[in-house]
Amino acid sequence: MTTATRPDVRSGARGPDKFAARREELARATLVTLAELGYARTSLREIAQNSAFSHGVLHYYFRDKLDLIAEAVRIYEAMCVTRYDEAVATATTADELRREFSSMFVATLQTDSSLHRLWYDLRNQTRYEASLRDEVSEIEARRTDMIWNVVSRYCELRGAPAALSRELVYLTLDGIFQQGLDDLLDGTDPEMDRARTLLDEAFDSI
Amino acid sequence: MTTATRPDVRSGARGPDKFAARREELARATLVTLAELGYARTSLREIAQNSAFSHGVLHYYFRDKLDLIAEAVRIYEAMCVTRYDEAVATATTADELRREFSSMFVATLQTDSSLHRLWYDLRNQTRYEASLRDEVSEIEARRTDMIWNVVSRYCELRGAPAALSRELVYLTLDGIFQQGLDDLLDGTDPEMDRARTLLDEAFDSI
DNA sequence: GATTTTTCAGGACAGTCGTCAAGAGATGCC
DNA sequence: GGCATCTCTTGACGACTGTCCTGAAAAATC
Repeated sequence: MTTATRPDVRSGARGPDKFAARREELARATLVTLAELGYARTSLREIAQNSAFSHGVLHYYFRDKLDLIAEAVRIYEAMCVTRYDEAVATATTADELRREFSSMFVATLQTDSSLHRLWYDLRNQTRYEASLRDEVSEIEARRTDMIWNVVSRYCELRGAPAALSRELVYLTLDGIFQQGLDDLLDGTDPEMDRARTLLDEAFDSI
Repeated sequence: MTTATRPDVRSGARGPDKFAARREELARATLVTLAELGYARTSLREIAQNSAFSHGVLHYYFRDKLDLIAEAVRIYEAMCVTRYDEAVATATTADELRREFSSMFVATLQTDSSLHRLWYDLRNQTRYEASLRDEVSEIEARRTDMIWNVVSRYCELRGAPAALSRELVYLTLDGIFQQGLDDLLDGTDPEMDRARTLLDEAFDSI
């Protein structure tokens, strides 16, 4: 559905998916540009400059701009939702899980802040345009799962059931995440002390 | 600082502030347009169409587009932060305050959803551009105060201190607000049942 | 090696944007 | 009435956008 009209379906010789590979390459360049500039300021020419090609080629591999961006969002989705799985699997005590989660929480905020900024930008975008609504709410559902995995395992290790619902937990941690991102972006609190404190408080109340 | 270069300072004849009045009129038209279209899609010509004037006049009253938008944001700020004051003042029991707050919470979400959408859009905007950062964080501080006023009064009436910090309370309620807005905008849950449930849960955990 | 097909570059297009300038009305003052 | 100032409209400008088209380069096929 979302692929550009492939020049020839049989694809003849080797590499049935050279086409698909280049599509992904361009979608990755798109994701980089989106993270840097945000949705509204990302143009096709700018995307092309973050790739090895010229702007005209984008319409050879993608139907239109939205098709391209949707593909980039799919790549983002695949990247972003398995972050804490290992910590959940390996931690043996509640405190250990909590400490590991917190430090990864802060670390990804610092390392991939542009990407997380993009996430909130995209979610904001869907409030004005329905185009990416499905992709975005799919990602939100996965994020909720991801957080709940951590928290429910934390409660299991602790031996006490969670005091808060799955949705409220996600909402709260996401709020801390968002505010931590803001503190980072405007230079306040580059060490994320506030986010750490809030995170501790949130865990205590769970 | 932010006013356009006034044609004549002494202003000669009557009405020392006909100029200021028209500025506000245009800023209000800007706010309407922003709420409708969002920051990225709001153009000067569109703003002018939501007013009684043509697009050229905007540069007569405002230095540039940003000056105009900043003025609109100031109007928004003045509107948006006294919403629950009356409920705080008149409520005599904790349950009454809680009920009043919840119903106002839901009501403003339904009535002014475009305006609240704009707020999140603006906050998102400051993650890419520093221009409105001061105005936005001023508003965020006021929102935090507004929420804390309610919650601390609620705890006072209840006779027990708050279990959560001022910041975490704001973060959580704002998250519920945001998710309620999303439910409203994409047609899920137009009655805000989910938001009501989350709000109850949040109050219980305070 | 010749021919066909795939891949890519670059320019042209129609549209939109913020900004500015020239001038027409409107309004006040003498 | 005549003049000066304020207010507003209109049109133009350069820059930028997504899309499309033409043709060249590259690759695959025979």
